[in-house]
Amino acid sequence: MESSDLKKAGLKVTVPRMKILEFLEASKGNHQSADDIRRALHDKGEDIGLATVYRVLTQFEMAGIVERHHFESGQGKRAGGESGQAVFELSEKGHHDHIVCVSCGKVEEFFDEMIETRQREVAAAKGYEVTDHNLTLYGMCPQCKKS
Amino acid sequence: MESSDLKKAGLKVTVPRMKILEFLEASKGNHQSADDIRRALHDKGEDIGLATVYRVLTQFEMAGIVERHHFESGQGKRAGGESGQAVFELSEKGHHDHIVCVSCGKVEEFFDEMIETRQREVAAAKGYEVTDHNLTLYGMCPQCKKS
DNA sequence: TCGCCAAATGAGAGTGGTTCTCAGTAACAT
DNA sequence: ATGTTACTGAGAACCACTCTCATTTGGCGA
Repeated sequence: MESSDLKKAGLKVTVPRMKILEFLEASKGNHQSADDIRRALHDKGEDIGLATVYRVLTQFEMAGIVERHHFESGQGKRAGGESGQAVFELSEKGHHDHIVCVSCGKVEEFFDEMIETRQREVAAAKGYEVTDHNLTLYGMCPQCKKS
Repeated sequence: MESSDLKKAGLKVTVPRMKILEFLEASKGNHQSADDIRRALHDKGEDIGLATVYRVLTQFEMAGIVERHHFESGQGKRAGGESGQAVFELSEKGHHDHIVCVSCGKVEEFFDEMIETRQREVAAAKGYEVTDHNLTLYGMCPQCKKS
């Protein structure tokens, strides 16, 4: 993931875009909100406007460079409606789904071919062709179960 | 779904709550946003504050009477981030997942035991116990495919 | 290498959905 | 009937996000 990827996407290689990309790269495995990114870069001396962060993330999403997810609020997921903020991750590792701990908010990834296949079958049975899907499991992670 | 269900949930039986319940009952099969509900009741001569609609829906959700969903904006689900408004449905028909048409926004429901089981297995393999999940498929419905 | 200029940025205002506040109102036990 | 308490409605507040617009910057052509 480098400047050539930006050019390929028809985007100018600018400082904000590179910094965001670098940060996402460095925090691989952890999903980051727009403000997480802005704050982290600010702490490194890079002051990038929040509007820019959002703009750039949307462009990256359209270019297939990042993925956006809306998890139900980390702590507790039970009623209250807050859809919270979107989080982003570099989308290089191919498709995967997520499992979120309802207690500590930790997010892990998984991929299961059987589920993927079955989804297409279920949709086909109704005459649909799946273009995308969103599967998120919520539960207690091993650490939180112990305490 | 009647007044006794409200009492059971520890909620007073009030006019707004009954009207909302009745409307949800009448529109079974179609997911409704808070404002859809307010507007529909207004057109029937029942002026219920939007704040009340939200409050009541959240209470119903906590009582297990309704379910809340956040589908990606009906038209076109591709990048742009708008998570849109939440929609609600009576949750009597037991658990089910959704398939949303990316073209016309129609929502259908489905349930597949194989997927449900597999989800629990995948989670268990990571040491999690699933308490909840969200599975939404996006695709073209048969009607939209034709045109 | 120098400028040009479309594209990108940042600050702040605006937006849309949802929740909060609070004074007035209504349900239900007594 | 009446008191207590929960509920309601209007509007303000809130939050995540997008838009606007004046200023800056990347990168191509001379």
